[in-house]
Amino acid sequence: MTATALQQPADFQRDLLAWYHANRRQLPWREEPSLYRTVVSEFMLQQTQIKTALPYFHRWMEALPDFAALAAADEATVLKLWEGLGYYSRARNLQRLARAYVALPEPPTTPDAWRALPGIGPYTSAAITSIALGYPAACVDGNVVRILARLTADGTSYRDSATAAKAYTPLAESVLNRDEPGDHNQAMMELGATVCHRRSPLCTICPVRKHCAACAAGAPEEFPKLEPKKIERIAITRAWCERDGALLLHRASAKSRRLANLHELPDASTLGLPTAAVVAAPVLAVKKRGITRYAITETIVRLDAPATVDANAELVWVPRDQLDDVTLSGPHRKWITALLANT
DNA sequence: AATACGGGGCG
DNA sequence: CGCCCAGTATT
Repeated sequence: MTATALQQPADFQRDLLAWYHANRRQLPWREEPSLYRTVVSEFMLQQTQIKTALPYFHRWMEALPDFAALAAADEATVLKLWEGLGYYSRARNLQRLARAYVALPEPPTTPDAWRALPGIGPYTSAAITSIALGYPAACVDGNVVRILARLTADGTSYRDSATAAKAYTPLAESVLNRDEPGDHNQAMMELGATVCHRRSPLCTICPVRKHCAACAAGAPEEFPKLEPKKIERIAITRAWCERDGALLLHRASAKSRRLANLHELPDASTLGLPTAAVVAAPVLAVKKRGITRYAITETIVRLDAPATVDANAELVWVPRDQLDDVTLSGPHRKWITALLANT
């Protein structure tokens, strides 16, 4: 069984938009909109909730107010502004986008043209062109999938969110209000974020309840059906090495697939020490974190760095009083700060 | 500790 | 299409 069209799309659009106009949250990129602010906000809101992104957005706009400033900035400045938001390739892609954008003869106007820029996929191209340019493209993010699955009580099981988004795109396009695509898209996502929650949705106050098959059936939480993702457990031993008031950090190369140009405590297994020395090292902390499909346990141990680390270009000694100048992953920033305060 | 939220890149 | 990116906040 697959999702079917809505019975009264025009009524749905009207009810949704009326609710949005009365209930939209005041957000900086809505109150003072621009193409650049839309682009930056959409990058920050990939994988990140609004509340988390807000302080970063303000700081970013102050430092890099337009495409030209972003294009001209040092990558280190960009990463530092992003520190703590995670998924750092977003920041690198955003700057790559700015550099490509300022080199264009004129701004792209269609989703396909935006899609060709770094960091822009189906969702973000629709968001930018509809919100900033009034182009009639439907956004399909997790919120929209959830709403559409419930409206149609679509019991199809999808293997992951990307597959579901693709499957719902035709329906999303058919429901789109082509006169006000930006507000329509924002209304869908706003409804998903504030009313049509994954768990315990607020059906009693839902403006489109009368269009919703899942609500009528009394089982909104059953939709959408997504297969549970399997989590892999990983254990890493991290080395805490100090020498002459400096801390040893691993700086991933610019080409690294993850954490490019970011710093973390080194993986102890890369220091060339005998396994026995690592195993016997005093444990300073045991930390757990989750990321995408991994559950990672990181054990931080105190070690004496061998002289060979000085020949490794990715290992750098950072004086304690200069740690604020480098960009660390969010968790490592927190752990290092705490461990330094402890000693 | 468990739950909730969540797009794009790349081969 | 399948796998990977190396997360924050709340309860």
